[in-house]
Amino acid sequence: MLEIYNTLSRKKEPFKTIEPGKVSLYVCGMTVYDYCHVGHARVMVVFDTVVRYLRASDYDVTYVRNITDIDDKIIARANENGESITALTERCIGYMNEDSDALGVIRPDREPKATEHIEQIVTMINRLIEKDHAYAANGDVYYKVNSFEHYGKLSGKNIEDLRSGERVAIDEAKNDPLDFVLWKAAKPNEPGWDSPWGVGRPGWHIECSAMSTCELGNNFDIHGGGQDLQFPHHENEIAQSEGATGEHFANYWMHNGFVRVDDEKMSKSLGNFFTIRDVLKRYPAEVIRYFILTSQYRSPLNYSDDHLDNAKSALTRLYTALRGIKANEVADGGEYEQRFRTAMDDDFNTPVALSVLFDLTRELNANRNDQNKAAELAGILKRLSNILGLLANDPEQFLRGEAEQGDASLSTEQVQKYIEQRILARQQKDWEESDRLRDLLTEQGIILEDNAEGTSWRRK
RNA sequence: GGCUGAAUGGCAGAGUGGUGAUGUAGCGGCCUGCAAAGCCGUGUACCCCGGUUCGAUUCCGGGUUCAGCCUCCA
Repeated sequence: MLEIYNTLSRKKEPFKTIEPGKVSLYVCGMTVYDYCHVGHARVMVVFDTVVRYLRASDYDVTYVRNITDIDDKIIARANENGESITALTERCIGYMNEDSDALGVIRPDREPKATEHIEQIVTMINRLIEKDHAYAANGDVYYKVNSFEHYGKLSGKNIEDLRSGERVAIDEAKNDPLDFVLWKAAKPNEPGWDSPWGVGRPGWHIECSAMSTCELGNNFDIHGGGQDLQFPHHENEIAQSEGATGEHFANYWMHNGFVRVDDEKMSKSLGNFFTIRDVLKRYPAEVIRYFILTSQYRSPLNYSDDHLDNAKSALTRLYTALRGIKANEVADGGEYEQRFRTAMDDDFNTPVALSVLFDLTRELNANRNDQNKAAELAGILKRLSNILGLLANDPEQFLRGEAEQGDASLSTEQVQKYIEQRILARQQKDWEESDRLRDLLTEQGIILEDNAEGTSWRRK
């Protein structure tokens, strides 16, 4: 039985869906004005893995991840670049898709955009005004935080605490500093949409309330996102959605931990971020995915080359085991699968799930000579790995990688040529020449492995 | 200041009231012409101080340190 840690209760809870066999999942996605960084990669990979596992557990999942394509930063960046907002956001959505495809992330079923839901947003704001949860002032509309009884239930804050914090900027238009904006009047030269309160644009929080309820209904199963969205974004979403619909909003709230650099949160404002595409220049995409899965999704994840190197070695071990073995299609992974599922049922414990893969790998390596058994074990390994979105590549392709862009590295053909020369030398027991050739290749980052069938190679 | 959460072996990272995580690195052995890969073996790890208990890394209390949120952020 699957248990999910619910931020609302701060406990693991048995997962019960609203409709039997069906899961509705909404995840807060990207604000598109730049390249995605490794922090974004984590959200994408984590929830992709959640979806894969739910599907592998026979749930019919509807996965919605929104795209924020209108906001202050987008407007500012478009102005800086001297391009239209749409040009900027479309370009960045393209980058995002490239990055997520590389990471083996299956596209969400729906990716609603804020700008395509203005009507629903306006409707929701209207309803909030009707219910006296919101008020208009000078073309803006604000949410009346005080009017929502359960405000703070997600983040564990209460209104008193928030007041004593008082770091909230003072804004004359607001009746109360805690109130937040639902609709923002457009300043001159800013884009906007017509509304009952004049030309303007939606506040950040309202789009997710409108889009999630519109796509999945007033009450749905899981709402996810990064930990930093817990407050105020998700807290405000609850206030808006439950205020407007009068129904319970999301049942389970899942928040993934941060990616850190030197024990500090990776973030745009700190400027300590690495974009996915930069990292992809130095490591295979699957290594990044593996690295993300080495820690449980709620834990912090320290980004460093050492850790990526480690991930690469580990993944190499898995692929090495699969090399040269024809995997059977298996419908059930037996005991290994049970252990794997027990781990994943425990709030998606991917580190333990991975450890099952390594136990399996050890048995596979020890039984390479027994063709049937090896094929069976390889089949299980592939089956379970695929649930995590791993080991989908051809082993040789992963191990040999691609020749670096730099001229220095040898092409596959060149490597083969040296290997053939070395085979001749070895046949003549010319160990000196044989070792010379091997050293030469080692210097080029090519590692040779002699075995019964001949010589295989991989890139370091 | 308020509110979260975390501290595990060289590094990473699970977990548990009393025997094995797992990966990586190291060491020894087997295999190999030698290697590599693989297999086997190998680690007095659980922040500190109290308490509960026959027994605590695991439960409780206190402390220390670290991170996050309270302002845009996945």
